[in-house]
Amino acid sequence: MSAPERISKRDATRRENEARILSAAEKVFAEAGFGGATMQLIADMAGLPKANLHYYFATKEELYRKVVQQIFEIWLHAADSFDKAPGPVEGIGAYIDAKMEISRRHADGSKVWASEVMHGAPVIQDYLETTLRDWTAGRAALIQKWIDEGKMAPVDPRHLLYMLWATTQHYADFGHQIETLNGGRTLSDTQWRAAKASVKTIILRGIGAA
Amino acid sequence: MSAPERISKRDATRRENEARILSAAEKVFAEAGFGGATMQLIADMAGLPKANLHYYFATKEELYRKVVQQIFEIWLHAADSFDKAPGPVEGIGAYIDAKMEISRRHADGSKVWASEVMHGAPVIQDYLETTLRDWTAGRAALIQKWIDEGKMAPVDPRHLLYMLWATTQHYADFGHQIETLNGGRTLSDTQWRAAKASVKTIILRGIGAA
DNA sequence: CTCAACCCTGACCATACGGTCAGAAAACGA
DNA sequence: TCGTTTTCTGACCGTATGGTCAGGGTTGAG
Repeated sequence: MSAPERISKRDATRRENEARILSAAEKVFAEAGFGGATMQLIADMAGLPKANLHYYFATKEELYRKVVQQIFEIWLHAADSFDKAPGPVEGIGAYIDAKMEISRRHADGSKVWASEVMHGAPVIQDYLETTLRDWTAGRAALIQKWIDEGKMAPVDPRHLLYMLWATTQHYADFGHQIETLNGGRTLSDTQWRAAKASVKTIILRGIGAA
Repeated sequence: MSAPERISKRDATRRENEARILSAAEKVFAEAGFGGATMQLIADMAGLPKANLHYYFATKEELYRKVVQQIFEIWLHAADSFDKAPGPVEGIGAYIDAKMEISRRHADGSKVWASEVMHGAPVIQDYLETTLRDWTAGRAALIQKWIDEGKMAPVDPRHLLYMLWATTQHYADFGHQIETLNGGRTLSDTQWRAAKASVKTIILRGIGAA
């Protein structure tokens, strides 16, 4: 789209520092929760003095909010394949694949989101009431259409969506538990494939689409 | 079992205070997380001076550990019906019912557990490695037996268990999100029944047991 | 080269937290 | 009733936290 603009040294370091801080913050918030996380810890992990964090992000809350927004954007994007699918097998199948992949690649973000919602969404309540509500209504309508067309069994679209969220995000949020039950080892590529396949098989058959 | 023993006034108030504190702590830990919770807040909610909490529970960690243990016990107990069932329809169906009921009645406990596991289970790692590991192995074996007997489709028993945990606990842990998407209202009796039915229908059909 | 705008940070501050303790109050057994 | 054990609590303490700020360094447009 835009021509490759000249990036000043200032802009470059700014972007790099912000990314560094956000990445460190995501990890620390995921591991310690909002209350347990400290700016000092985030600073150390980002390799910057604490005062510098406050130059880029005025308050702890502001930094936290950015982290939460990031994962939310990623999830919204994951639903693209959902829409243009001809039916539930392709649409829901692709959605499960995408969300499982996110659980693997962005486990920390998922945990931060889970924490935020569990504590009553003090920071992103407006997102829930606007973006997420609209998003949900749209997909529920699509699922209902598939049901009306006889492409899947009649199930409550909303509860199906909750189930998709729950099962896929579980592999991120409860990853530590799963690892422990896996003998203390992280899931291998093969095991991740098996997890994806299990979830897809059970749900797609469960909604009468396979 | 035991004869109705004479309960001294001391024992009575002790028990009452401990219960009061544990109940308040569960709520505060669920709402604020371990790091965000303060002994002062718990004390206020329990209607006791802060120093009194430290008389009953030496440290914040000790109090927290007790809260986590409570929900864990409740969950273990919920699996009783699982065992003595003749097949997956009764066994898994009853387990889903029980766990959904717990999500409704003990949402705070569920959230505390989720938080604990998400943050790497610093306090109850030993439980995961002993009790939970054994429990999981036992149920996985039972599910495998059902599969071998042709009572359900061949699915990975562990991933099925994860799915059961994820879907049922989601209604507690993400209850706030669900409420928001429900127009800001808590689920009614009817809606809870529908939720249970949806989960059971999809999963039981998904494993080829209905 | 100049200078204004922006970037960086060590030192500092007020606050709030978990935890302690001395001693008062209450309960109990004899 | 008396002495002992247990329960309770206001006042206090050391520490760690989020946030501030003055002043020095760096960048880049003109």
